[in-house]
Amino acid sequence: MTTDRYEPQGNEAKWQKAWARADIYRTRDEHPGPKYYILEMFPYPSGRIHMGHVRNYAMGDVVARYRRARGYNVLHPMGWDAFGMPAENAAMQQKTHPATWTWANIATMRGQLQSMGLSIDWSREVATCSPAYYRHQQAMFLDFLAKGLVDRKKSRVNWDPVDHTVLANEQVIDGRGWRSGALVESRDLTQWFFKISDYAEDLNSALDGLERWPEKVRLMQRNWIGRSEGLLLRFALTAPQGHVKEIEVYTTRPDTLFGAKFIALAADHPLAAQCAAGNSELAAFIESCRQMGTSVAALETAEKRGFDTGLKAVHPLDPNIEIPVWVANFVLMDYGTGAVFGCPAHDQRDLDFVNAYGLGNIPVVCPEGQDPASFVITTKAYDGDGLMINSRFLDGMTISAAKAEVSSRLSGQLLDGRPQARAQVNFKLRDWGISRQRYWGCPIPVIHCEACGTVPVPRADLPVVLPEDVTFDKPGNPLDRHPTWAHVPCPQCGKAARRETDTMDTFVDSSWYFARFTDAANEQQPVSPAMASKWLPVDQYIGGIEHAILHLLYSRYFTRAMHRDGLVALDEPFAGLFTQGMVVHETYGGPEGGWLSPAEVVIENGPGGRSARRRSDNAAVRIGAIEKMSKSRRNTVDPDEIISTYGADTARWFMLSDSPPERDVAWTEEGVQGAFRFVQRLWRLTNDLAGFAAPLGTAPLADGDETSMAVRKAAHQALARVTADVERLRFNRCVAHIYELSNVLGAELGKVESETPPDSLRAAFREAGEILVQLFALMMPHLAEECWQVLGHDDLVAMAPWPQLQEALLEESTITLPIQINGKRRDEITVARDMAAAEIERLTLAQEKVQRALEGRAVRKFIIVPQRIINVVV
RNA sequence: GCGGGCGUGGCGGAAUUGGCAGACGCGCCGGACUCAAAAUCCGGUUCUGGUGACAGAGUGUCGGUUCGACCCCGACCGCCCGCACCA
Repeated sequence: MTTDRYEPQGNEAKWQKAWARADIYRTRDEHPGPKYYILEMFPYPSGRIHMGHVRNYAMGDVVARYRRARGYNVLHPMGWDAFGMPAENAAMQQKTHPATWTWANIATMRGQLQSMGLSIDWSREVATCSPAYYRHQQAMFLDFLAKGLVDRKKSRVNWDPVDHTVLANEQVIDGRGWRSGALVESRDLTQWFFKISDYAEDLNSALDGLERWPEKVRLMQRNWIGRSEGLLLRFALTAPQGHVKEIEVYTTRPDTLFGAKFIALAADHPLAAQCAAGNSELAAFIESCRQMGTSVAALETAEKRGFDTGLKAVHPLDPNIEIPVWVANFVLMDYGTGAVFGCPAHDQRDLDFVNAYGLGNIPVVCPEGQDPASFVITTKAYDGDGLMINSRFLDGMTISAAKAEVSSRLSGQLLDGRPQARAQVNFKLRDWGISRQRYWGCPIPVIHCEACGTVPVPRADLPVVLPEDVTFDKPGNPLDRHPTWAHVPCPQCGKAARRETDTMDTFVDSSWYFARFTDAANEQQPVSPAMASKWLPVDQYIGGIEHAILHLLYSRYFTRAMHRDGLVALDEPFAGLFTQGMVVHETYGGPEGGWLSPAEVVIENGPGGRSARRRSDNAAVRIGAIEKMSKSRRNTVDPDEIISTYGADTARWFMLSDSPPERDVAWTEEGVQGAFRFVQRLWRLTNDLAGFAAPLGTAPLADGDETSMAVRKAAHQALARVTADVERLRFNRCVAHIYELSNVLGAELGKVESETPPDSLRAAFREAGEILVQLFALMMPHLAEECWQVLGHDDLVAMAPWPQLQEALLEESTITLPIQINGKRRDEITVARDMAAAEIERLTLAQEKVQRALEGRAVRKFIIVPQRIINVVV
């Protein structure tokens, strides 16, 4: 009986050194096994790792260790998403340089990750803020520019006049900049774009092939891309407005054309501006529309408002119908053509609009079961199926037939010498604007020359490196006001010119790092095509759901662009995707209000439930909701503290137990203590096993006594289940199977303790002990090495091949079948595995309990589901 | 508003995808060891009734399909997430 406690502190460091010395996690190209690329989303070096990282990387490490044991050549790298705003914020607040701050954070966090004992090939580490990384990004930008994948165009942006920078939509809160609080302006700015919309169709249709992605993520991407099939349709004006004779609209409901009651133009539509030139009231209305717009809250509550331009349009299918043209606040300029026709009966927005202005509506689709003569629309538009009414030659058609009919008629009808309509597929997806007016990002490698225009930086001059002597005491982009950096001669004509001072969106950095890892030291290219095709796609990618759209969509686009650039030979970078849940924690309300951190609180469990008091003065503490760990709620737990108290193995084990990995997991003190107790239990169990186990290398017996076979069976059953569940990333179930095996082994050990066990049992303990250690080595690699040694090994369990499953052990010669009477379980019966149905039936009906439950009623039906259950119907 | 997901003991969750509901863990209760506590070990723990064997109820609610439903179908209730004037 071992009484020593396992001490994680010294042992974990010891084994980390041993792994490093043996260099076993370095990926070797000459490895004979099939490749397996496991990747977790690389972290932003914010300062310290948090529990979310622990969970994410613990999961990836299980997969990496498992695949390695299965003989795969595993690539499991790590790097840093190192550019971005927080470094500049820190520079402003703490007067440290973004580079200093970032590299210091990287050093800290690398140390923290290493203390987790992850099986990472650190020789491939990259940081996106390093010129060795971003020089290739600049080279690719120039390639993409040459191949027409990049565009420079004006676009309307949220401009913060205090911080002198562009804000993303989510950084605008109630019309104000999230940091400065300044009223955000809408500005036209010339910006760089990746033409992702050119790939909209492909990015959409290829989602079908991503079978190992969560359906949820594919759906989110599909909605974001927003493919729709419709018709571009031109309306003639009854009288030209200046030189404008027609209005083009986009519609997905050409079937409802006879229900059209108005045409609405976006406030920014050129024709609206033209009409406003001679109409100051309209001009004022347009101005008021522009001022709204930015705030999300305003959009939610905005009423439908409009202004009649006085123009009339001719109905394309009946020249006698005139349709009024309005300017409306709910029409978007940058989708479709910036103009729509409104069919109020079948579109809620249009209905709200006509109800506000008394324009009326005509229903043209009648739901099944409704009488067309009495079907009216008042406040709720009908957008369901039905048959056409009030639509002349369309009457009685289905919606899709009517769409086709209108489409073909108008495509064949000429207006001003051209077909009046044509089919068009539209997307919500816009081009990806990558210009940021920031310092801490990858410089965009172009030079603006007054004579030559936009000139690429010559390849020989790459990388364009960020200047180090910058200041953050003033708002705006430090690159812009740097005295010398931007001033360079034009590479073409040699005259004085100016560098682009915008830097790239940090999503660009993370759109290809997974490819860089395959060839991280390559100085000539971002990645060599040979290495890329050896390793890509990533077989399993693991990260947070918050990246479901942007990061993953941009990476899919970027991979296509790199494909076109000849760097990679595939379009989809991530064959398998898994999105893990968050780490959440209880919140604690202090006696004086505000929040207390878990460290300040003592939890008490009693029959009446949980209660909490403050550690310092025993004051009562309110236990609040379980929420995402955040500084503001003070419900964070520091991984360093957990690791120094309990060890990395305990932290990893707890992060993987209980909750399914895609769901949120609640961090609790009781839970982590339970995990720590199990670490100790495994340590004792392994030591006790080692005392009884047969010598190293002893083969188990195929026909031992009953106890030995039970031990063997339990081990192989656990092996089979853990194998199946780790393949499906169901780590919580793996944990349960390991508990079960250790329960069985503990019980069997307890029975034999005082005797000398027979050889067959000693051999079974040897086998089962090794299987147990190998199973938990995926989650608790340090403890596993220590236990492996206790079992007599002098090599590393991290290098051991996965145990061979003995299927024969799992096959029982007899099975126990539950017996149901009318669907209620009444008894069970143990029979030979291959017993004939008639025999089972005879035995079942002979059972005493069955006879009692039947109460003499006649058996109507006798159902045997082989290997499963018996149901007697009376 | 649109789209998606989820509701199982005191808690996290499991149920081989239509076949013994509650595996495993946490918590709790009882016992052993101890002068005592911690640690550890053993037993119990869905609810109701019964000392007990056992009986009844039970997977958000109501209904349906089925020999059999946590699982499939319909309606409703509640919670969570995503998108949001995209014509």
